[in-house]
Amino acid sequence: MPELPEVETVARSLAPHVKGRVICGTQLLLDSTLHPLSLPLSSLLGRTIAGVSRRGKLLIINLDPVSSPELPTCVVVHLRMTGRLLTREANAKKGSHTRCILELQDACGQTELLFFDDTRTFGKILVAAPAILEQWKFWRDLGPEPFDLSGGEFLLRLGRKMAIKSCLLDQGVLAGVGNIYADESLFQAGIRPDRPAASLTKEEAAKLLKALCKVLRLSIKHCGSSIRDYMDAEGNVGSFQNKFMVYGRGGEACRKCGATLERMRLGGRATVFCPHCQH
DNA sequence: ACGCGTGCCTGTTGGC
DNA sequence: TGCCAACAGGCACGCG
Repeated sequence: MPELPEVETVARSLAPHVKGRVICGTQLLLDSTLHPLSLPLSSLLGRTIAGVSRRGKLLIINLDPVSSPELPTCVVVHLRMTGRLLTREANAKKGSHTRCILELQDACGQTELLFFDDTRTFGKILVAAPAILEQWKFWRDLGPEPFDLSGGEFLLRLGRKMAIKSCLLDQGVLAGVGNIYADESLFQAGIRPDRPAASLTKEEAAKLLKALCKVLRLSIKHCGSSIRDYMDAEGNVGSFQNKFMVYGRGGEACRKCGATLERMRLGGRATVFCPHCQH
């Protein structure tokens, strides 16, 4: 389940493989993979990749600038649950879950492939120009990056009746947090996931934001969490799953106090917390 | 406007 | 052992 640290890891591992390359071929193997607002994949032909960045859980392949505002400026990829971006040799065969392929040529004429594989087909690719991004509600409403957020602004954004965990998962509140890092950051901050968001004091909100940023940075350092499907653009897995304090550990002993970790469903999501450490 | 429930999708898991 | 329901979960959507 790629969240902010996993997408950041994919972006970093992908950049050296695609930067400066020209898109010389495209294949769409599953129509629904292309976002409804997307320009056709063929509009990428001949365009050079400037670099790779990230916004929340979105991976962004940036293109070299051109004069016409109608032409795409970037390719936005949402991996959702099982999406993968993988660099492959020119003669690599597509797999049964390959949904899209970009053929990339370097200055020497050498070709490399970029595969978008996605078992459960929830992932999306959006070939976008600025006007298209403005039309895209999800993009417009996307909250700030956790690392750019001040304590005051965070507290303001938590002024809701909903559970604090549901609030953290809301991409309009802040961008990039999914089920893993919501549970982990709430544990680190000692806050129960079912507390109404608006019930957090200024001090608790500050503690939670600090814990969240710390957990996200630590996970990036460990190249993300690989539960089942996640790997980076070179096929490497992350190791942060070995550091989980609560996620996926319901019924097991708390690593801090030894109490039995509790499971609950919150907004339809599996949630694990320590009834002793979190209040 | 907000908050909640449901559908999407397929591979894996666990209970009977 | 084999079958099948439950589960994984981010987001769009519809409802109250």
